Amino acid sequence: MKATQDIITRVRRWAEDGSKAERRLASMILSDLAYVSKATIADIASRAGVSEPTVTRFARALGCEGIRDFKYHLAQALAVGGNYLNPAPLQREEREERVLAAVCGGAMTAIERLRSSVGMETIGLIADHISTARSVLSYGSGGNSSIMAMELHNRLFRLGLSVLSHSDGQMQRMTASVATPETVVIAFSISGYSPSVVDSVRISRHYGAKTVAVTAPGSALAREAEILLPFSVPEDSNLYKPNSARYAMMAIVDLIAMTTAEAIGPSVLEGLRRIKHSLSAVNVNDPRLPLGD
Amino acid sequence: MKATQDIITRVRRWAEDGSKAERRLASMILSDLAYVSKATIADIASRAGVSEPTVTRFARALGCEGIRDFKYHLAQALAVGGNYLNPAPLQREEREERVLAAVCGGAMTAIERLRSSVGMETIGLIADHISTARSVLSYGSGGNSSIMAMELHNRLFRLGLSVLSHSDGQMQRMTASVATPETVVIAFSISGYSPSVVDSVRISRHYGAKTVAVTAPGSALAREAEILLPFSVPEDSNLYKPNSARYAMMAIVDLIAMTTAEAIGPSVLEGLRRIKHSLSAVNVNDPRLPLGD
DNA sequence: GGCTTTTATGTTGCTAAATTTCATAAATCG
DNA sequence: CGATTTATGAAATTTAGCAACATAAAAGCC
Repeated sequence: MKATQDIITRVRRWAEDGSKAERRLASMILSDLAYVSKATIADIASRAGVSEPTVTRFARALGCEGIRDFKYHLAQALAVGGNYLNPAPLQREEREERVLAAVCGGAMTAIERLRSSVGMETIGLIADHISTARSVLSYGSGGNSSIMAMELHNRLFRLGLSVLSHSDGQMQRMTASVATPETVVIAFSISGYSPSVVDSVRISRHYGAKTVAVTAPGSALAREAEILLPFSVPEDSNLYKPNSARYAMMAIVDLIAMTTAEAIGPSVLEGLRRIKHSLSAVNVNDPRLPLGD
Repeated sequence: MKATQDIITRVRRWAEDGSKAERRLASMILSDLAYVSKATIADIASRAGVSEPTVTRFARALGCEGIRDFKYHLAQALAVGGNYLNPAPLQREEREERVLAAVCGGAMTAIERLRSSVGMETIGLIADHISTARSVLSYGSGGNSSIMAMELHNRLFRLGLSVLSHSDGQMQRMTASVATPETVVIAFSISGYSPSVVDSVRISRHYGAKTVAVTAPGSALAREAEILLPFSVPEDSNLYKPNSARYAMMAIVDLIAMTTAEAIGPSVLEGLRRIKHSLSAVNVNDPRLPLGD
């Protein structure tokens, strides 16, 4: 099944565009994905108040072979998507629904757009560099980008890599000055004009480091770095509205980290296991707790 | 289904310890997980050279409810571990596709599930407290939670609020000690047992602060805080798996920030405008650029 | 507005899939 | 070496999913 879009996205689209029965069905599915992924067609149908063939047809319309195939894909989505909240679903006021739609809808759109536009070759290239580097420097400044730089740090050091992240401009410049050809520098900036980050990339490149920028194409930072992962934020003038670009950027970090993990190979598992082990001494002694809290 | 181990491991064990037919079946399953996860019981049985009831019994012996449940778990394992479980290493392109699907699909699903199950009353309550507080303290420790604490800080201070975030345990305890009834403390912890965070919540509550925890229900932190936004990460023994919980947590932060902004009202715009203004001197002078890079 | 055509949805009955029951073969044990 | 347990399969039963057909609603059209 060559899916251009994520299952959830497709269901969501039907929840808005579909016909009456389809909308009922789609929103019922979205409201309890876990249930649907295990229930029988009859249960699903009755719970959504539609007939069984409608359910089958719906699954087909989504590009699946039938209800079984649909549930298969749903199960896979859930495996990664996880279930983090206890069900507390009661119907909501319109105002709450609006906020939810703005935040979640924005986040989903951002990720979906990233998915369809990100260049995985570039990611692969970056991962190759990282996995063979002696050290990695991760730079960002300003709220969002600095957090992303930390996030990358957080993800990479678990792979046993030597990583540093800095949001302080002086620290960026200082660490960039001692870069070597075996250093990989990764710079995050939404605008692409954060002076310290641009400088640090220039400096480190001067000393032979591999430089990567996740930033707006055409910006100063984009011009300075060797590898560019273009990241542009569509303007939205609503100041209240959260900037959902961060979700896309986090997904980029995830992609880089995961691809790097695969590039390194199974040996990373040992490092992960050790971290997990060390944490279990601090926290309650439960080996299942997530890495790094 | 109480699974202490992941499905694949359990199958492996049966491939060694089981009886003759079970060994045949188990090793056939391991040799082609993808096939088994979609095939019918009849196909599986004939391909392994055993009878259909044997297959059902096998699934039960593994702790599943039946062949359907077994295939469900297999699908989930494949969604995540597909890359290294595959006997034949995948082509580069296909591997990239998988990573992309895992990261983006996981993120989408996590956000969708949050959307359908988050308790907006609690969010509203938290926002009310924040919007009327004199100061807000945001605590987290360990990679993920500390980043979320910072993220909240980053989002709230733009609303003109007095916020601090700390991931350093000593700073957490120190700042908690000077909390007042007009302080709101927000603590992030996935496990709910990060000692400094738990302590700080207890200390600040002792001084009359309003305390909020975004953490696993039932944990030490959950018991300590007045308001609990339950957030639990399901156990999964798969270390390669990208952790999409962060997307859900980030969405929670977004929801809190946005609801708070609405609770405060239009006066926040002035603060936003000023920040934007101050940035435009540093960055390129483009008013459309996102706040804070 | 009333007619036809199209589209959406539901009802019925059939087919295939999974599971239980029961029978038989193999292994284990005294 | 028979008795008893355990492992496995065949047949019957139950259940799930689906296709074909039927009906209702909607959209055109005169």
